[in-house]
Amino acid sequence: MEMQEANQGSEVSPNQTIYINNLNEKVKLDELKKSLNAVFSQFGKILEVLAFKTLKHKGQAWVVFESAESASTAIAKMNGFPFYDKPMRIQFAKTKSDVVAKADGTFVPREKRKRHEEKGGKKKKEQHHDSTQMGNAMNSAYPGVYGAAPPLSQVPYPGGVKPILPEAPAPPNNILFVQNLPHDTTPMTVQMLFYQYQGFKEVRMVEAKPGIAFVEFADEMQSTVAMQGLQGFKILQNPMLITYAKK
DNA sequence: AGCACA
Repeated sequence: MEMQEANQGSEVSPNQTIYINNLNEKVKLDELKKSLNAVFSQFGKILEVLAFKTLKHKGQAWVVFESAESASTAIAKMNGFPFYDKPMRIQFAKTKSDVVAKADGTFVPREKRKRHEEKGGKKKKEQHHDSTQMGNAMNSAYPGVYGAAPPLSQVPYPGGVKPILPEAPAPPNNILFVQNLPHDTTPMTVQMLFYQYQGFKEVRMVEAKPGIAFVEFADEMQSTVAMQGLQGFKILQNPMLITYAKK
């Protein structure tokens, strides 16, 4: 008799959605989704990122890609990668995501679970959607910013690229200055990109100054290698601009 | 550990 029971149980066919668990449950949902979105968008267009705070679904998330190829690349590249101090565990999702089914035409609305009765009376305005819909960002005139685009009159530099003030560039050193990040980029996202380079020490960001980050390396040789490797790398369509930090 | 679609 041969060994014919292949992988017991863990048989899930490749599809557009990845299921991630072992996520750090202390991270706020909103930040988590933004980080996931930014980190995984390098593998292809993302249709939706879903995560829930209920007990049964804490520490887990679904990232729906436009293509199954993106999903498998994401698994190959990111499974086990440290994310908020815990290695992500990534698989294909077991069932088709609603966004996908809707695009398919195969979507059948499931019956509403009557478990949670809504609080009557107060209808709160759904001003902020909880689920990160990438369609919005992609169609936005303001890449990298979720939700509705601000009126054009308020957008000083469509495309999000800030002008670089003409000043003497800082001489090479061990700290990098990263600009043109989408405004809601999290330190974790930046860390994930620089982590792979030898000598990486830390990322520093200031909430009051969105769009920039400082990335410290042990020495200037190492920061230079990272700079060359990641110069222009796109996070949500924004190419990173990396220079040496002024000290 | 836990596979949903606020």
